[in-house]
Amino acid sequence: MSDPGRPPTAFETRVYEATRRIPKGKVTTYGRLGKALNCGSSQAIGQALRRNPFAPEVPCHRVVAGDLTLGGFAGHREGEELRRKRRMLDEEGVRFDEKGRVLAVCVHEFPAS
DNA sequence: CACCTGACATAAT
DNA sequence: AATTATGCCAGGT
Repeated sequence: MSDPGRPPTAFETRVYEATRRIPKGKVTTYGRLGKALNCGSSQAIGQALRRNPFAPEVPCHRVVAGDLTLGGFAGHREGEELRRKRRMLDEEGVRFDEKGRVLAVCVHEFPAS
């Protein structure tokens, strides 16, 4: 595997906490997460989610790209894994358009806190 | 619609 | 301790 004992850093924990707060049937974008974490970089968010040590605790599949595209999944930007992500969201109530984009109404915005 | 640049954190060297 | 390379991106040209 990639890395065994990887101690989650404070930043990663922050991302996991925020992602965990996403209600079922809704999705969030990396950009919004970055704003919620006061981080101007969304890539760092993806980095943290990619290292997601928690499986269903942190629903990384509920996080989509800024243009409401699925983005990537487990290091794959396309393929079965990504297809699975779309199905998971569909099962949770999230709908997509023909372009494979998440409906904006399913996007959850973070609180001001 | 395609390409390049920008901003931030982690792991590796 | 510092630098280099990479990453489930965003935004602008």
